[in-house]
Amino acid sequence: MPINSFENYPMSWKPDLSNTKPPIYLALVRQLEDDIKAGILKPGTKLPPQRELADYLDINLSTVSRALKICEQKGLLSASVGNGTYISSDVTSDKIFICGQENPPFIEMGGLYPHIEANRKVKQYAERLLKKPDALKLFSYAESEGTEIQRTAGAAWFRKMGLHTDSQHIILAAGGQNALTATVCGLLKQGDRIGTDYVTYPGIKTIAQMIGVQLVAIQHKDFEMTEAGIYYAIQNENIKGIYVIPDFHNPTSHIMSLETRKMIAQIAQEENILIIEDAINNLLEDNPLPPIAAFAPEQVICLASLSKTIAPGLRTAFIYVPEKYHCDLATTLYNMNISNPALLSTISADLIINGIADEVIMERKKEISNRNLIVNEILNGYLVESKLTCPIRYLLLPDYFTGKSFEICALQTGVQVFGAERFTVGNKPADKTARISVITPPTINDLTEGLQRLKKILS
Amino acid sequence: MPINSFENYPMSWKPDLSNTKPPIYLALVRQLEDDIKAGILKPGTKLPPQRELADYLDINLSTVSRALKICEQKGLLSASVGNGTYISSDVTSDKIFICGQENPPFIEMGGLYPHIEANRKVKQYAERLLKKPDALKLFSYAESEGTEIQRTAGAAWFRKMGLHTDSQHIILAAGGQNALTATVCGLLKQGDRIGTDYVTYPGIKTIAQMIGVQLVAIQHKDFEMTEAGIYYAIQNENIKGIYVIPDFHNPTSHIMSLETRKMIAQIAQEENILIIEDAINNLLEDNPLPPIAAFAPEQVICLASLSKTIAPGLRTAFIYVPEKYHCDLATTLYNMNISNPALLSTISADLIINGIADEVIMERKKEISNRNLIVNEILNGYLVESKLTCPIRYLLLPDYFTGKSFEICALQTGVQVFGAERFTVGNKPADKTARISVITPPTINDLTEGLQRLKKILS
DNA sequence: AAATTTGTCTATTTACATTTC
DNA sequence: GGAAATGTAAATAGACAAATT
Repeated sequence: MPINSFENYPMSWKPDLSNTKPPIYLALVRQLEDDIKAGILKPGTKLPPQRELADYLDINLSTVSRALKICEQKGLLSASVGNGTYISSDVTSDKIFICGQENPPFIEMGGLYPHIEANRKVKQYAERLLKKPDALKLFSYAESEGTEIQRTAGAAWFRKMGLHTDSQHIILAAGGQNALTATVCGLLKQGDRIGTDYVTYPGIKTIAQMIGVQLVAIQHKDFEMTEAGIYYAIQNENIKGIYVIPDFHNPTSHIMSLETRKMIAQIAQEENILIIEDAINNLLEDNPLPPIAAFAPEQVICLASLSKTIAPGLRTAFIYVPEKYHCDLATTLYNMNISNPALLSTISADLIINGIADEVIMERKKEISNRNLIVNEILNGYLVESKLTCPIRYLLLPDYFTGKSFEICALQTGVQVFGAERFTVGNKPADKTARISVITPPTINDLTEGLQRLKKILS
Repeated sequence: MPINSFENYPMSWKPDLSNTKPPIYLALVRQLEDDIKAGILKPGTKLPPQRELADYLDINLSTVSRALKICEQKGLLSASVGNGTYISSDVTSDKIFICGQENPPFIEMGGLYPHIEANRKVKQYAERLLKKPDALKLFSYAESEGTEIQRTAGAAWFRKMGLHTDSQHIILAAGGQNALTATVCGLLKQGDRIGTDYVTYPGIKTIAQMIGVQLVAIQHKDFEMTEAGIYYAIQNENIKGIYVIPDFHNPTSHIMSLETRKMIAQIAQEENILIIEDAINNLLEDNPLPPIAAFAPEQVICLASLSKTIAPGLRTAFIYVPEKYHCDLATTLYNMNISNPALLSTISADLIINGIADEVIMERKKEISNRNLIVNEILNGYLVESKLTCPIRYLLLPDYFTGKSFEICALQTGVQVFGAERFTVGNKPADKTARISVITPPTINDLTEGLQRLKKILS
């Protein structure tokens, strides 16, 4: 029994281990999970210091520490020395975004599903390709990293973005998320930490959680990571790398400045840390800035998916990978996929080589621009400013909304949007913001209707 | 300093930590890795007891234990109570099989790449499909788990195998390896153990290693796991599941008996362990036995890839998944792939529904049978017996060969085969055997030539 | 600026269970 | 069948370093 009675202390969490079976540390983990599920522990709650918990439970400090470490790896909390332990701010938000559901019972402006009409040229090329004499091999195994021709097309794709490289540095993957998963699984291990923006693409969160990698929110200013923040995370949080989305950041729609790109490249080189650069939206910009990889080609893994620019159904992503990471990444992709679909890789590469890809991008940009004009008109005053070709927009909500409450409210009126809670990293309370997809509603009418419903809630 | 001098003791490993920097446990891990790489520690070597090492190094037992545990998770060794610690038997063998290399400089009989001519009907159907009015959506995102129609086709596929189920229990994946990776990543965690045959599909080894799952070789008799062996592994090795390949086992070509299938099903139910059943070859058999899943539908995840039966380029696998594992598996697949390629999933499902799949299987079986007649004739006396439709054959080598030495020797004469070392699990010395692929040589001539070269080495 | 708070990490102690002899 | 050998696992101790006050 503890010597002091804690009954009158104001402890934010009083786990009860009396009816649990050993080992103690696992019982404590279970208790924490249950209390989060039961709503007893809320996002952002500061837990008592580990020593205090140990004292209260009459167990050793290290036992508490061990339990909390496991919870941290599960993404339930984040802890830092001197500062304390806090429940993660996204523990109560959904992490799966149903994909491509047909005929949803609402106007979908949550998930990002590009406009179907722009697939036409891709389809037409597929038909031509199948008529070629050696088409049979399109249904056999493909080379695991992609053929020389496909990797050369990938290099050309990166060249459009401003990254000059060659086929040796390119690997194909089955889509952007597949590429990201392979990168994280192949180059990081359980317990490693990587820095991210304080709101970021949820896909990186689910992957990190899956393999026990911690995400650390890096200090930011005006939607960009600060130099001091990055140095801090390197020195004090021991991060192995940084995940960034420089172009049309998800969810904020921000485009990272050239200075910050160079700054991150510089630090990456000096400190030898890995940059995972998600350049999925780069070519949707009119005059895209070069990716960070262009300034630190030895440190940056740069991911370029064709899903948002050409067609999602191609399931093709090109990965720019520096020599030193090549083997690990290729091995991991081999383990996950064996190979990419030859048919789709071939279509993707050919479209780039024969110039059709450029035409498709042009069409997509045109369509998105038209839509953004409408968005700007209807939601004027609630939007984070953005270029016209940005596929998402970021809403700044009135004070009395949280992202989550707005999301619920919007769904009541038949519009799906995603509140900031889905994107948060770490334990700071989420911003009062929400992301809307400009590209997803099938028709302009659907888009307009959706926007007007949102407007009604807002004003 | 240790009190006793060990200089005269016959210790099989004398790590030297004098020039290493702390932490001790990591230094010891590094030393072991280096000594394996340098050839100082050979596969199968028994290390000194942990207590002896601790004494010799003058460190605590737990420190040694911690270091060796890490090495075990890396797949470098395996340890068991009372028995000791042994270097894994496959530490020096290659784990990546280059895939679909064009024009290899040898006759490829290592990797399994199905015959290209049988892709014709698949290609023809793809052309028809693209002409349909709603073909544009084949290039958009697909539903993550597959559409209702696709999952129904999956259920029909399993029905052919003798497993009666419905679309609710089916999930699509991007090929067999993708399905296996998702299963292991989604349902197991670092440190978990699963049982396998003492030689098995190398894909499970690389995945297990990637996420730190241990493989435990289960006692066998006549190419099948024994009941006692499974119980032993459950009770003493604490395995969470078993990975099996009942049909045309890889690499032994063995077909598991009906009794053993039922026995495994029974144990799985009684002991509540997970069975991962790789049914990739089931429909290549003439009268296939039902999969284990048919006898324990709540315990078995059954994987059915179309790669070997229809066409590898479809990158389609169907997963039969019991209710209780459905959510975890679906989430993991979503994390890895977002969705499967709509075009390929649709082709796969349609081929099954319209019966073309059956025709393709028939063609493939015919081709394999023709080839096996030739194999039987040329390598008579060195083969493990097998049904004529088996895509691989297992060679029993003369005593003076190891699998690895035969592999090297074969490559010298221009034939790639895979020695048993690539398939071994655990620390027992590998059998003197090798696997050859019947299906890979592009023409009958290539096959004959390859077989004759092997024959020459053997006799 | 120094003292205190707080989480992290390695190594150690101790108990235990199985296998081998 | 009992004793010795051997690996496993939880809990604890202690030193450390960063952050806060």
